[in-house]
Amino acid sequence: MKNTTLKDLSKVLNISVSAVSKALKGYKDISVSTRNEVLRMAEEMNYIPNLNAISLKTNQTKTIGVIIPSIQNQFFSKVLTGVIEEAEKYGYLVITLQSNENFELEKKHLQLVMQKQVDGILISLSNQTKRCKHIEAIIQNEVPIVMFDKINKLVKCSKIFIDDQQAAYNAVTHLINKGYRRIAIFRGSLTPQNSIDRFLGYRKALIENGIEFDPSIVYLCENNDDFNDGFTNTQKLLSEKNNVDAIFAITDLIAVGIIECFKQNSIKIPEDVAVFGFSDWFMSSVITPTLSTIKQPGHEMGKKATQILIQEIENNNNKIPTIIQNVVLPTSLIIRNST
Amino acid sequence: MKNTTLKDLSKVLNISVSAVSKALKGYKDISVSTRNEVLRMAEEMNYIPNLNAISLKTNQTKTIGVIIPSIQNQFFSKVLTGVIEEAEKYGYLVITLQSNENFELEKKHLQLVMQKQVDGILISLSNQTKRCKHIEAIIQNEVPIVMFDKINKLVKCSKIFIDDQQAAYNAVTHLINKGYRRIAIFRGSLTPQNSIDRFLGYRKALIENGIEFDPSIVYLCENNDDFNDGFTNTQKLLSEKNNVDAIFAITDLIAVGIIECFKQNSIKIPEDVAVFGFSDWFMSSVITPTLSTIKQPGHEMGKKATQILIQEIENNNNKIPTIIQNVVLPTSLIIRNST
DNA sequence: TTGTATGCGTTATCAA
DNA sequence: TTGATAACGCATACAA
Repeated sequence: MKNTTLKDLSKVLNISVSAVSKALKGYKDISVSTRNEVLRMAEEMNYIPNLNAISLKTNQTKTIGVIIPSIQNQFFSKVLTGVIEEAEKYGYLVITLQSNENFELEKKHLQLVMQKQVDGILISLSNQTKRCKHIEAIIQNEVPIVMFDKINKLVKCSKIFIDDQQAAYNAVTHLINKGYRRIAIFRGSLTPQNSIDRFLGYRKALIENGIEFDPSIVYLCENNDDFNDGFTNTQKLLSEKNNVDAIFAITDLIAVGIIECFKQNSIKIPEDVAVFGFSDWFMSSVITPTLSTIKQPGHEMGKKATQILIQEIENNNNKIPTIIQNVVLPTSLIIRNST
Repeated sequence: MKNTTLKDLSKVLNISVSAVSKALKGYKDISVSTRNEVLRMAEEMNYIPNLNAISLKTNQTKTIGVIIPSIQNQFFSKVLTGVIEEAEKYGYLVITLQSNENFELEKKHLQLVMQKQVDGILISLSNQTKRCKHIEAIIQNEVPIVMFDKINKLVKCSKIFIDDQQAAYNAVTHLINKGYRRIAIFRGSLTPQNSIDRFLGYRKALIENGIEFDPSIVYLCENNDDFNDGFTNTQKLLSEKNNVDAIFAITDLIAVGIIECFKQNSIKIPEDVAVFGFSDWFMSSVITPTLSTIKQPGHEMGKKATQILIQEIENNNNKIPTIIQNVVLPTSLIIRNST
């Protein structure tokens, strides 16, 4: 059964297509009687406007593309929920694609949504992404794009993120205040801005508190498999007998890997070693010991990013110039039993 | 900067639009020389075909709509990942919407993706969904739709799911074999098929093992907030002093709520009470005690559902009739320390 | 081998 | 108040 079209309605009602169109859209230059007739018949024949045709005509798809590293990451799934819900309020639908932390995939998926003529794009960069020519090409094309969470500071577009450096600083300061002195960091890859910032916040907190920064207790987690990265790096740490009394992990999942390894080695948390996470995944509130961490507003970030993006889209439509925004969302310390 | 169109190319190259179109699509009835010219110029002018126009023309959007109860549910986020990845292989993009376990939202979102002219739909029903007229309307419209996980047996469309009754039966049988006799069930709402089936499996296992089914130790979790449902129902259970020695929970999250409540009441698992979950979320492998559960193939389910859907779409296109399929995916018991 | 004409479903301009 | 017509970008049957 094919969909009912304006033409179908016009035939049945024996009036012109344009009259039908106008009636449906509530134009005032159509008589009330015909309008009612049209409305009734549209209802009866279950008329559904073809959004593709409208898109072609209006040059707007009412669709936005979202590219994130991984849907299964709890933080990003929160963001995505925020995006989808907010977009719908404004009549936009969302096409989602993952980069899997892979630069080539990110580029390819950007192409795909561009082909689809999305009105705007939301992106959180992959760990591999160093240069952003692919993003700049989009901007040049005048398609609004908003970066969130994993951003690149050099790109000229709106961004929404947290103050990673400050958050890490707060976390490590908390550890220091609790009396921990030999604090290791389990950091992420060298490329992403938030990985860098969290590291800088860590180091700053040490230095400001008169604790020497020791590169030998910096552990790199860069296999995109946080739990195992945390676990195996903890084995390494244990074998190195370096007297670490606390660990600041750059994600909750790494922290959970750490905790698991300590458990298996009968090392007490926080008595022997404290562990601090980052992101506040649900899991962290129910493992033993419960994990101290940084609360990061995922849903809020998705919502806000979408608002900004849609604002830019509508600005574009109305030919009013857009001002680039940088929005920094607040985080908070969640102190639990692991520190 | 507007996108380059075929017309733009045809002007620059001084040949007809249709020649350009054919050249780009590699039709053999175009000379190699002009084809190369066209290709070169398309590259140079960064030509991106307008998928909307193609959709309008071909009556195919190469888009599928997915409606799930919640993206943040780890099981569904796995399914969604499978769907998106598989769809891309066949050149399809995915629009995702949530029902939030709400029937009205489910209906509305179904409408939205239909308007968008998606080529097919993947859906997992909300807890509230009793009757499926909204689904049947889609089928009548000849838009392929495949149901997965939370299905309705009466609807005439392909379905992919697990044998919930058998899985629950296996879980409870395991408990019985371990010596537990007074086994409570924390079940989900009365409506969803998988909730019903898991309950039936539970009861069957009891009866087959000569254990009387006792409705007084059936606890209903229907607030769509599994963790708290588990937690508060456990408080209720404790107050009832009913000598329960094991609990079969219908989801891992409920089980985690149960465990949390027992912990707070210093009740030992599995010594005092055993707890069994369902779904094998990652969390379950790291909490204390680790949770015995049923492994449910989310990624696989998304992948398979997408394959079936796309198959049906292509069948439709080629006017070859589609046979409705029912695919049952295997599950397995994961035995850990909570039983 | 190439070009012309038509139509997909809708909107918008201009006449009637 | 209504209708005819063109246009959006593309694909295709058919003519040249």
